[in-house]
Amino acid sequence: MRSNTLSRKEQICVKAAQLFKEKGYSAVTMRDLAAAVGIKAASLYNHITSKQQILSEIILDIAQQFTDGIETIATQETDAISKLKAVVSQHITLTADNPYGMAALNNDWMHLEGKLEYYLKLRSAYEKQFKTIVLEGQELGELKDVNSEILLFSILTTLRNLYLWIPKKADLEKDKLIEELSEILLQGIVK
Amino acid sequence: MRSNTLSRKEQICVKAAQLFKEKGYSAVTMRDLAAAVGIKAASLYNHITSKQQILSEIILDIAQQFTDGIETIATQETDAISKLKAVVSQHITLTADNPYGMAALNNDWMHLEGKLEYYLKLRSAYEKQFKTIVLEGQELGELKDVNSEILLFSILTTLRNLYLWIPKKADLEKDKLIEELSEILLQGIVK
DNA sequence: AAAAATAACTAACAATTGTTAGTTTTGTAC
DNA sequence: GTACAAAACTAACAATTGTTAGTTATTTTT
Repeated sequence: MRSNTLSRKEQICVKAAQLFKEKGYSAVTMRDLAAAVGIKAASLYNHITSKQQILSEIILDIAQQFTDGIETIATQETDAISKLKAVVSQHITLTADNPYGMAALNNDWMHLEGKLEYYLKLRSAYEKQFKTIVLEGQELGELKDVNSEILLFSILTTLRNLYLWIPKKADLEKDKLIEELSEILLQGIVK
Repeated sequence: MRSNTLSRKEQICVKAAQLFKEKGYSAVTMRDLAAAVGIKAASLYNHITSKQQILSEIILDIAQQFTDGIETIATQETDAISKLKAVVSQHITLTADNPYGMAALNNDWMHLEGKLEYYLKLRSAYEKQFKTIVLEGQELGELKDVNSEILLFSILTTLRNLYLWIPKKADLEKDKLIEELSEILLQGIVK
């Protein structure tokens, strides 16, 4: 019995992410977290080294996945529209896997302290790749020549906030969502 | 000299909103806020009654404006597309007026405590009006028959997060932004 | 200029914070 | 069943929290 089951540390991080989503990092105390796990606050420190570390692990793990993922997508040899669909797909997949972590990524990154700089580097790298995909699509005439900053903001914001929406869908049909959301973001909603 | 200038209480609330945006409500201490205003923590209480109250005033003021505004838009006799443009316009206007307050509205509403229930009522009312506009637009064939939940989520999320983007634009041409963002949200980005 | 009101201050409070030290319980290996 | 490690516990710490009381300084009104 290796690990079909989560280690205690992983259990703690998962619960922490859930609590962070509800109230934000700063408002969650170690006693809150301990109670949610079913132990006393001091016992947490048999498994983790600090509250900070929990946050860092939650956020950097996901941020790394996103940055790695878009790197792969960006270097593929397809049109911009296919790449954008792949980005939508990645967001939906990673968010469905870990909606609570996504919440922390979105709302609590400013409390990273020691790891803040590294996080910002990952985020910049991600946004740069995203931007490149869009600009290439515009140059090749696949995408409309609208203000690229606004375009980027609009799509990226929707994708980054999927964590608010996806958990509400109990019976999530992922492939269908990818298609429908891509359609709305790319083709618009006016008939 | 009535009030071209802000009252001390208003100054405090404005500074509070700025700090809340940077670190979130829970991470901002009364001593932080006092220092930002240039006085001691205890002196704040000559002007406000509690930290809670500051948050409530910031959030409920804006929430009320949004709910009132969409009520007006929804009862106008025009097509759905014009109404949606009006909603975009309202979001851009209110966000440009008060980006820090919008941040608190988005991120710190869960700390409202006593006023939470009232806030949730305002938010529900807002979303209901928004939904009605979209559904009517679909019924009349003005809007595509895409999944309305996804459509609502996508547009509303973009609009709600404008506070992250608008302050970066020093020379904001509001009318232009309204046009360009409406175009992207309504017509899509694919040529 | 005196009086009154406003707004700042210092000092302190009780509660809560993340974390540590030291101890006891629990589970596993021999 | 004894030994060892893992993981829980109790108790406490120093720092920080929102807030109050009481006092002094500043501004406004008379």
